Amino acid sequence: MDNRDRILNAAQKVYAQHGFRGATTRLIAIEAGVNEVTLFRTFGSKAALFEALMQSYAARSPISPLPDNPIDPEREMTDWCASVLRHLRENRALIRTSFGEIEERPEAAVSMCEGPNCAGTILTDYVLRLKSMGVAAIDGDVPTAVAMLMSALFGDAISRDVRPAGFPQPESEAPSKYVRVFMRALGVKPARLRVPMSQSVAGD
Amino acid sequence: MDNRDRILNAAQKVYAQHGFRGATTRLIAIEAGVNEVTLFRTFGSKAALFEALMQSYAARSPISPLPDNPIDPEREMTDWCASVLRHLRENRALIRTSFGEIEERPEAAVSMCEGPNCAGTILTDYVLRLKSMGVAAIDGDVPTAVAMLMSALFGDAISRDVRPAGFPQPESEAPSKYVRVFMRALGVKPARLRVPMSQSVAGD
DNA sequence: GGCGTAAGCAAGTAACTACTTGCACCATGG
DNA sequence: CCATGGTGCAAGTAGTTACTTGCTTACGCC
Repeated sequence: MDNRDRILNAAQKVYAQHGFRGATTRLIAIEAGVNEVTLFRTFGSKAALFEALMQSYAARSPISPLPDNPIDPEREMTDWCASVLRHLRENRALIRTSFGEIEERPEAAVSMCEGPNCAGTILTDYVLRLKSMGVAAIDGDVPTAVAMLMSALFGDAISRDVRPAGFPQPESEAPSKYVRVFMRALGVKPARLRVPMSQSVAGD
Repeated sequence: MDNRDRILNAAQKVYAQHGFRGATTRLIAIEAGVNEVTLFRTFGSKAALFEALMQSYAARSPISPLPDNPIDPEREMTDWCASVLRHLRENRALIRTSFGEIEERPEAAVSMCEGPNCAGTILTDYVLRLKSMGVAAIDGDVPTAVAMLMSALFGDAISRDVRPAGFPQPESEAPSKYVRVFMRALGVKPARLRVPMSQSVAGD
């Protein structure tokens, strides 16, 4: 890893902890293990460094897909939610910090939002696919339910550690519980389809 | 309004926009219309000013109640959600900023969370009352559904302006849609009870 | 060996920040 | 009438920040 990447990584870490103003070039340089002058020689200015940071972040944010051919909606959505939640949790300091500075520097938060926005679309498309492909019957308010599920993941990721009382489920069980409530709200019922038998067919 | 209150109001406004580091004593004094020295004479230091701020905020955060004797669950919850959402929206800059600085100054965010925490309890109690008083049948996962509804309100308040794509409903209709999804998830069905034919019940 | 390039180091600059000091002003009230 | 307390104003202090400059060192390449 060259100096440029080392500085970018350090900047992300320091920024997530201290915000833009608190992320001094000195702190970043120390965290990166390079001389402060190298930072300026590489990026020109602190502002330019953060522009590069946002670009590099947007480029490497992984968004998990949902299967094109749904088979087991509950399991597929639970796995997907767990993966999205994990990603949000890992980046929660960064997300919170960038959201906190929306008023002064909106670009950072907008970069952070590309992922969740995309995830919302993926989930909506998946649910509509469930319906159109006859995998499940659905008759609820899809856009609202999707918005609520995404907000649940987002809220869980960024406020569970601050406000544990609001999240009674343990972290590990949260995705499956959210998905079950979500499916119930949409009236998801397996249509005529062979359900994999290993998972006891639990007709509720 | 005396100088003390004027400074506190100014500090809240400037802090919400610029964060702790960005809320310089100079900016606050200008916003309050007082001399910077007055600020130090009144509070002693910037840190002490912000301590006072947090206390005064916690003291004056209004939390709407839900009726002790539920009559029309959907309407009561919709009104309540609308009021909670309005409050969160009005304070969204403050909430976002304090959340953004959790890593450095957790107290601020904790103060902000008292309201939502309390609101979650109020809603949970209300739903349990619906059930125990026989106003409605309920058979879903109450804690999870409540967490999701609260996250929906929270997420709507703080990310709608940054990420409009995630909130397809117009602001005015959001509370009623959230509540409808919420009720559906809980399987809320009016129990044997005279349901008001028109809205002219004039109960409250 | 010579040479260009990337990096470190020490020092400095101008702007800003929290906070202080000293003094003048002014309304109140005994 | 004068003391007192709250306020404004001008100036200053010490620390920090982004950014610069000048010099030195080390490494790869011809």
